[in-house]
Amino acid sequence: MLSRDLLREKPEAVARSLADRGVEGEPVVRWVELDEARRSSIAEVEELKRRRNEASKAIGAIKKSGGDATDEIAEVGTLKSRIEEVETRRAEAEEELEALELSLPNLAKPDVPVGPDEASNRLERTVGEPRRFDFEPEAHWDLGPRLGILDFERGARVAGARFTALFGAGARLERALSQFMLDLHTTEHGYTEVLPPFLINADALVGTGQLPKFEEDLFKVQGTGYYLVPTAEVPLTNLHRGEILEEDELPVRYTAWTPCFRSEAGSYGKDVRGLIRQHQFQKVELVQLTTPETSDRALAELTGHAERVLQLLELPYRVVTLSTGDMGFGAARTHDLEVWLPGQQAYREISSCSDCEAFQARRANLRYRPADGGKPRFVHSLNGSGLAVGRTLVAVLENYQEANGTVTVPQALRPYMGGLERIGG
RNA sequence: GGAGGGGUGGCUGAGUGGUCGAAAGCGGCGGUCUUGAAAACCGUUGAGCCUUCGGGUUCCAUGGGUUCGAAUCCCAUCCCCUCCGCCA
Repeated sequence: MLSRDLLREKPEAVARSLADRGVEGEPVVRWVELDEARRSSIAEVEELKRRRNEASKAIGAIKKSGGDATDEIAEVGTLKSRIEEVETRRAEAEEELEALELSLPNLAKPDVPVGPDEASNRLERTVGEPRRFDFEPEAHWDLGPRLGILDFERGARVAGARFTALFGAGARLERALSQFMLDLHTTEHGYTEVLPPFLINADALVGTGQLPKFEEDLFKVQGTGYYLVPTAEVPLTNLHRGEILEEDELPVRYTAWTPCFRSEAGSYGKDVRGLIRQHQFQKVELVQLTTPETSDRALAELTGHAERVLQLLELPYRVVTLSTGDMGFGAARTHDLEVWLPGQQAYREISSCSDCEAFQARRANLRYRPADGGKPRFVHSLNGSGLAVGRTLVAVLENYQEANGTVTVPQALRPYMGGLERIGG
């Protein structure tokens, strides 16, 4: 949700900023109309309520002294019907206003590149050199099945398209990566490990912005109000929903390993081969709650925490800042990490790190009390993948493959693989 | 699944129809005392919304209802706890 104060004070600026994000029409104009309708009906209904409360008090006093309050009771009756009438108008304006507010994306920070899609993303830095192969590197969808560690056909048999089964060293590698990432973030980056529910309710999804707009991207459990978690960002960010934290509790830093479930509606024909785009994948997520003053720095740090994983695995990658047209709904600034995949001769997204400022905090009513004891303020929330485990597994397989068809286990992972140095062969 | 109990402010916990946004304690903040701190004592301390900035209004799990008037009575829903059954 955007700040109401900002919408009232600078509606034109908000409209321009939303246009950068591809929001069509005149939602801000409509917002201003609804806000005015809402406020005038509130003023009216509150004045009527004031008179009603006064009359009720008078009735109490009259009855206490044994008098006759017939006239006053009649007056309250009249006021009540008028209150009901105006209250209906207020509720209608409020409902449309809230629906509108929940549908508007966050505004991009001023330095975010403006553009319609990923072509406008800004390259920040490239880290590590893609390795030169003296043979034709295989894509993981060939390499994995050949080594018997990835099985797309059997995954499809028990579930369907976009599901995969991992066997032996493949399953172990997935687990090793997860453990490695969690250990890194908890012991070196100051995150508290959380194991959150994998089924979550609609309120949580509204809090982080997946609902009400992106319901079709989610799996919903039939006959219940639950959804399969699409990213640990949702449960982690919502853990403190509705709370007022103390400033000295900030920053809150949580990391969690969870499976992530996505319907991938609308991505027909995209990344149909391999592990890149699955209905279920595992991810280690990083979430921070900070003061407004520190979220910029926190995003840089959080991005660095995710990068550290790639550095320790010695995988080449680059960092891009997403353009206004490519950013997610709730983000004010997003850095994507893209890892080099030799099998595809391309950099592919492996982490997305975002500062949502107060956008999610407003939705989730997530505040903190300043140390000086002042009024509660909304926190800033940040999240990032640290990293998508399945895609990291792909990157390891493709970057560490050898001419003899085997895969070298990266040094950093060997303690988690029982000392295994090589997969296959 | 069956039976029962309960959801009140940052926390504990009173309050069963009117002046209750709500006792008391703890915690927080300010002060007295002290070289300093602790203790003690005094004062203060919820959040949202509207505002002509005087004030008004709403909130005691959530949503309805009864009543001139609801934290308090009724209904539904959600959540938590205890016991029984089942179960990893």
